[in-house]
This record gives sequence, structure tokens and C-alpha cells, in this order.
Amino acid sequence: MTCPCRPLCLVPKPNCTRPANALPRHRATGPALAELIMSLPLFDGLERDVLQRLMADATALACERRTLLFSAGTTSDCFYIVLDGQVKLFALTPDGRESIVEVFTPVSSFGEAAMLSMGVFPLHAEVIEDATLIRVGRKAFVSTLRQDHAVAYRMLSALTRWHQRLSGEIWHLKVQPPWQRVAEFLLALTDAREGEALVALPFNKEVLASRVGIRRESLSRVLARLREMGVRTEGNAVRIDDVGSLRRLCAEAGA
Amino acid sequence: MTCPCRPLCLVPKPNCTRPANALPRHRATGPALAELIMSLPLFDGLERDVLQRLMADATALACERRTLLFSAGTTSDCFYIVLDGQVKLFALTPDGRESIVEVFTPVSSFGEAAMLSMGVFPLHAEVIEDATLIRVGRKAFVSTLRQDHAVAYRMLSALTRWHQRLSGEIWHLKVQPPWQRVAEFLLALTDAREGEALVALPFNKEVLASRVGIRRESLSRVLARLREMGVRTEGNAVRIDDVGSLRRLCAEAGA
DNA sequence: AATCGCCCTTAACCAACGTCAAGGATGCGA
DNA sequence: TCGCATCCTTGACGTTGGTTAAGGGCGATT
Repeated sequence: MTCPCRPLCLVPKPNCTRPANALPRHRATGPALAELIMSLPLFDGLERDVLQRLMADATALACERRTLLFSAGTTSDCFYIVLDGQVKLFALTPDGRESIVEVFTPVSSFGEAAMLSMGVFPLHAEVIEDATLIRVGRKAFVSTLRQDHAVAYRMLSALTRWHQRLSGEIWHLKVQPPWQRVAEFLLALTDAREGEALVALPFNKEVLASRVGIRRESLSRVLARLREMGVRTEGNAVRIDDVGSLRRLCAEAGA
Repeated sequence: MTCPCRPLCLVPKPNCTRPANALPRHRATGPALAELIMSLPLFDGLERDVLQRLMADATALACERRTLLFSAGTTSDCFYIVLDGQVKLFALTPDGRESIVEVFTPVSSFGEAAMLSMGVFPLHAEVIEDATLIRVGRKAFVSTLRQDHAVAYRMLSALTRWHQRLSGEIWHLKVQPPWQRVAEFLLALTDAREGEALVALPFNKEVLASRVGIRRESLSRVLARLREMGVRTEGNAVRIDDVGSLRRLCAEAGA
């Protein structure tokens, strides 16, 4: 039996026959669990004991691929933390098509917004790669929030950062052509400022295309054109010959 | 002397010669000032005395059109509330073009995100229609926030609502063709669910185009095509013959 | 009246994205 | 080994949005 995280594994399951030297998917590597959770933007800077109170009625979930966590319109009485695997948030058009708004990879959280405004989920959520999640109930979460208002304050600045990220995304969608959004997405996966870089794609190309707002076929064409700029795709990884020059290309063309 | 809010005025200046029977620009009408401010999503549900403490070192500003409030990169030590007029938040591309990320009309606030995360403004802000603003300093605001954590909690849910609005916008940009974004923008300006409606555009077409992520010329084309669907533009207003059918058109075509 | 500036519209052209269709690569199970 | 499913790529084609350029309407200024 091989790992479901095909074609590459970061944390192979027992008896996984997949070659281990392959480039892993792009995901956070894992120190201690609490450490991971505290790195969430939502919980940035929280003390450990406060966190534990917050997590009072949290439950851990092991979800298989294609598990539907919730669908749009459902009342939202919890939010989720992704410890492993991947979850997509998407909308459905009347004709059955789906559009991925966001893909969550370890370690991140989603659904807080819907939960805190005490409404319903605005989107569907589905596991697209076998995942381990933490489901945090609304009740305990909100009550802890009321008891310890400092928590709320911390979360405020975390959310405002989120806010800025979303605004930035809107701007990208409005002013950048697709190839630039793809290029910047790739560049965001590496810390390198110049020279060669080999980045692992966080998810398959279908999902990636949806993330940047284009179709699968268009992504292929974009990558084909980027090839002339020294961006070669190698399996689920992408080799960038010269990160510096690619960054410059993006910057000078309308970013 | 006529009003700068051409070609139509809601609140004519003294001696304004502009005809008064014209349809006003779409903007909130004004009861008491405090009432207005408390209707901000950011301050939703705040008690009046708390609000006054929050506003301790706030100052009122009367800004003429084309006033640059701040530019990207500036350290953000305040945020703004728009009581009248309009302010655009925009980014500049290297070749000097601008892209409007958001237009703020009465009554709304902007810049809190940058201020609370103690960073710098990520965008430029310019008054595009003579405005009266309130500038709230970071220091008093944050200290009040620390003293009264309930305020922070209230703001949390307000921000999460904002968050959802932004997510929705991203989704629109990804899955909807421009004509639908325009149509939905127009529909959002009226409460009518069916029948005829006459809506006043909140800003000129250049800005509107930028808001929905297209160019001025494309907006003209879109409006021309919408004309066949019973959407006629009349000056800075738009008459929708049948709101119900337009809503249905948008809904069935990928919303 | 004449002129200017601003806002908006239209047309022609081109590049680019979506769509449809076909086919290749890979991994898995029979 | 074969068949099948999934994922990816490529080509042809139609549509559409950006670009450029030209011009009209309107108010303000002279």
C-alpha cells in the first residue's frame, strides 16, 4: 500500500513503497503539536494555557479524501484546523461547476469567520487529501473568548492581517494577468531571492488553476510560456532557473 | 458656484445652482452623527460612552477632492471614517497606472487593518469627492481597546463579517464574467426584489469599472449589452425594467 | 459664443482565456 | 499484461476583454 499523497510523500505511511527521495509536497513540517497550532495566524502569540482552555471541547478528526466537511448554508457551530492533508473551500455554480476559493494546507484554520458571526457557512468544504483535522466547537471557543478578552484582542490583529491578505488577493485578481498570478504563486513558495530554486507544488494542477482563477488548460499554457522564461515543470515540482529575474519580470509588469 | 459633486447633489452647498430634482448619488442619508458612526461594521453594537472614549484624540477633516490621505509604505498610525464624500484606495503599477481596490462612501471606515497590525499602509488613499472625514489616532484607539476588551470582542465579529465580504468578492472575480459582476453591483444598490427600479450610481463609471475589475470601455460595452436585458443608463443613474428577471439571469448563469 | 476639460461611448484590432476534443503519461487493480 | 482512472498537455476555434483612437455631450471658464 502506498501513500494517498501521490505522487510524493512527506510522511510516508507504514509500508509505503513510494520512493523516499522524491521532492515532498509543499507543506509545513512538524515540530510539537501545540507549537503548530500556536503558529496559526488566529492564535498568534497566545499563551499555552489559554490555548488549552480554548480547545476544551475540540475534537480530532481523521478524514479521508472526498469527505465533505460542511456545505454552504449549514449553520456554522465550529471551525477547523488543518494539521495534515488538504481541504478545499469552494462554491458551486448552478450548472454544477465548482470554483475553489481557497485551499487550506497544514497548518491553517478555516471557518472562524462564519462561526464568529454566528451565521452559516457561505461555502462548501471538502477534504482533497487525507487529512487530520481539529474541530473546535463554537460554544467553548466563544465562552473562553468572553472570559479572556485579551484573547479577543490578539485575534483582532491576526484577523486584520488576514484581511490584508484578502485585499491583496482581490487586487491581484483585478490587475494581474493570469501568468503573473501563477508566477507570483510559484515565487511565494520559495524563500530564495535569486539564483535557481526548486519548489514543490502544494497541490495538483487542477486545484492550482482554480486557486489562481483560471482553467486547467490555461494553466498548462501558462506554464508552457513560462518555460521560455526559465520555469520548467518537473512532475509536481517546478524548477525556476533564475528567481531574481522572474521576480523582476513580475514586478515591472504591473505589480 | 455649484457643488463639486457633479453632476448631482444630495446636499447642495449654499448658492448651488444645480437642479435639485435630480437623482442624488447613492449615499447614506444622515441622522445624528453618533448614530452614523455606530452603524460602522467596526463599531456595531458599541455603547455610546465607549465610543466617545475611543474617539478621544480623533480629529475631523474637511478634504478637497484629490487630497492624498496617505500613500503606500507610510507608517499607519491612524485610520479614517468617511462621513461624507468619497475616498478611493488604490495601487499603482510601475508604469503609472492605478487600480482601485475599494471606494469608500459614507458611512464607512478604512485603514484599521493596517493600523491594528502596526504596520504600514499597503495602498494609496485619495479623496475623489470633497469629503469630511474623521481621523482616529492609533494611540488612543489601541489603549481604549486594551482597557475595554469587550470592545475588541465586538470588533471581532464585525471584522469576520468584513472577512466574508472579501471572500465573496474574490469568488465573484474568479467565477463571474464582468457583465454579471456589473449586474450584481447594480442589483445591490436597490432593495427591490422585482418590478422596475431606478438606482443612482455611487460613483462615476471610471471608478465603477475599476471596482468590478474591468476598464472603462468594457463597462460601456457591458452596459450596452445589458440594455437588451432591460437595463438602461440615464445619466449617472440606471433604470432596471425588471429587477426580478435580472436577478434570475444572474442566478442561473453561474452564481 | 467659443473653448477647454472631463466623462462617456463606439469601433477596429489583437492577445488571451474558455471550450471542446483528442491524446499522452502514470499508477492501480484485475 | 491489460484495462481503467486520474492527471496533464496540446491543438483548433470562438468569444471577450484590453488597447488604441476618434468623437460626442456637457458643464465651466473666458
